[in-house]
Amino acid sequence: MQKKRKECPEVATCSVDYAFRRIGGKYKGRILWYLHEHSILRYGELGRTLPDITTKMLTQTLRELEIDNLINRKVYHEVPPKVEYSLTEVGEELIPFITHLKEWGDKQLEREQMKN
Amino acid sequence: MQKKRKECPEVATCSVDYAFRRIGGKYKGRILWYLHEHSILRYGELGRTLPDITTKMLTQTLRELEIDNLINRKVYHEVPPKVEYSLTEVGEELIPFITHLKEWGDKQLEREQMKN
DNA sequence: AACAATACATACTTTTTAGTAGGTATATTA
DNA sequence: TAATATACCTACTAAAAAGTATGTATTGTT
Repeated sequence: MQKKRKECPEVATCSVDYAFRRIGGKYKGRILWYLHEHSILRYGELGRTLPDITTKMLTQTLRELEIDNLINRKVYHEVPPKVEYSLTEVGEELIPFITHLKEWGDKQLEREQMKN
Repeated sequence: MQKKRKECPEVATCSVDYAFRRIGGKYKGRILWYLHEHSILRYGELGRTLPDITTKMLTQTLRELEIDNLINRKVYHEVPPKVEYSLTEVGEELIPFITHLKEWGDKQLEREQMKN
């Protein structure tokens, strides 16, 4: 007998779920963190900071973060183009949480080191 | 011209990435949160607490959390079977972070309410 | 006139994650 | 003896996320 799925609607009623949907992507946490560390980063700088990301995923992820109002996108109409990214206020509010998560991760990584 | 991907290895060197990999699943955050709220939950109770999860995903997610040492699994050899889940110490350490995230989510949900 | 620099866009494929549908085991109770 | 309760398992499919490859635009520089 299989579980009924109650069609949990688009509108997440659970705030934990809500939050995870916005920051759960493969690169979102890191992007937010680096933007916090550097205040402002250009598109290309971000790409170099995440050496494993492709331009497609970088652009796509930045767009999603922008739509969710976590980052600002400032375009300079120059040639060659220049676009700066930074955290919004709402995005900044996530930093204490990412900080905590990062500390946890650091500690875990250390523990894993010790095993070897 | 496309970005080179530097084959970011299995071993995440970035602790933000490391952490997100262990709690990034669709249901992981909520499971950890509910286990924190109730201290101990049985398999079926967890299922009822997450009305949108299937038994397959519930089992699978619990196994992953167990492997990552975030939850304990205690089996009672009875019939019908009884299995209790609870947070490990390491899992507990994630709670302040989930709490923060939850508060952020609550605030955002409120803000979105106001728009309507 | 070709090239560099920068920030993308897009079609398509692959991989990963999640969902469906069905099944198992066993002591207890009706 | 058949139903009940609980905690799973497994093969298969579908959907979502990520990756590959290639292309565009513009202006200053060589």
